[in-house]
Amino acid sequence: MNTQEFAGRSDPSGPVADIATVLQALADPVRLAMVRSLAGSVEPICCSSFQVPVTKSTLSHHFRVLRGAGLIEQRAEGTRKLTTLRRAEIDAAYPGLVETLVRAPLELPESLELDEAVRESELAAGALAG
Amino acid sequence: MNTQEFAGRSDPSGPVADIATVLQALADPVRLAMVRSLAGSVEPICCSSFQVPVTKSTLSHHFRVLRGAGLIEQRAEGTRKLTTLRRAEIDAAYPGLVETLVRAPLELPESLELDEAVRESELAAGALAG
DNA sequence: ACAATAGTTCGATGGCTGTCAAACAATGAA
DNA sequence: TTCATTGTTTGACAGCCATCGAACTATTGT
Repeated sequence: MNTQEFAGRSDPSGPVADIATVLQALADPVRLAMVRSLAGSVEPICCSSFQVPVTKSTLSHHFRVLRGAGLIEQRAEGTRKLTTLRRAEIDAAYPGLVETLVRAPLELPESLELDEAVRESELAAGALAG
Repeated sequence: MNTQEFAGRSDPSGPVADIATVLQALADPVRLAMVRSLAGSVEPICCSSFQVPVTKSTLSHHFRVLRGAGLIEQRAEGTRKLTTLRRAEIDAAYPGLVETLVRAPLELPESLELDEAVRESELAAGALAG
């Protein structure tokens, strides 16, 4: 469970990790916000569209952790890298988990706000769910 | 989210904490095993019956974190302290979460098995005694 | 009263990890 | 080619936190 050194896997096509690894990946506020944002939009999200208050290197680190837990997939498109939540695989491994994360009211610790598009999609998802 | 210093609350009668705090509380392998064990038995569990490979002070620390997240309740009975999972409250706040934790197959990092640890220690004790 | 049991609290500590800046790699545009 | 954009990697660092031992409190039993 070392997120600093190469955490197990770089290929995201494998299975979702064990529950302990998944929980640890979700335990960070920034990563939780990223996952919630990914779950809110069906379209893959570009890396730089995450409006989290961290540098790109830190963001890359968080992506690696999420990838290592088998929670996301990334596909290069030009210089960009589109990220998608592996919703089907996660739901198959841990039914209802993503749903719980999305539905949970979340107070952001450090104005961990996302951009307006993401917020709108979250609102849309909430409207659909509600 | 500081688990070292006094983490918010000592009274466990309040609501379950926000999802970020809950996830961080569950992210530790020892605490996850404790919660899974608590979820497995309807009866409250005595503190010393957790066969996790940590000292009692560390165990006390983990109980405080779980209490701070609103996941457990503790009630003194003589010198003992019985611990119960706040299953109803957790289910109300995050439906299906405990179910996910219980159902998830868990590989233990350091033979962190509860019932098996008991069996193994008994076997070891028997082997030593016999 | 005395000892034993059950937990808590307090310091200290080592390892983990989230964070950043800088350097690097890859791709697309001028 | 040259520059701009995007993201990764590396090294360093600070803070958090799981862990322990020791001292302490509280309750029960002898």
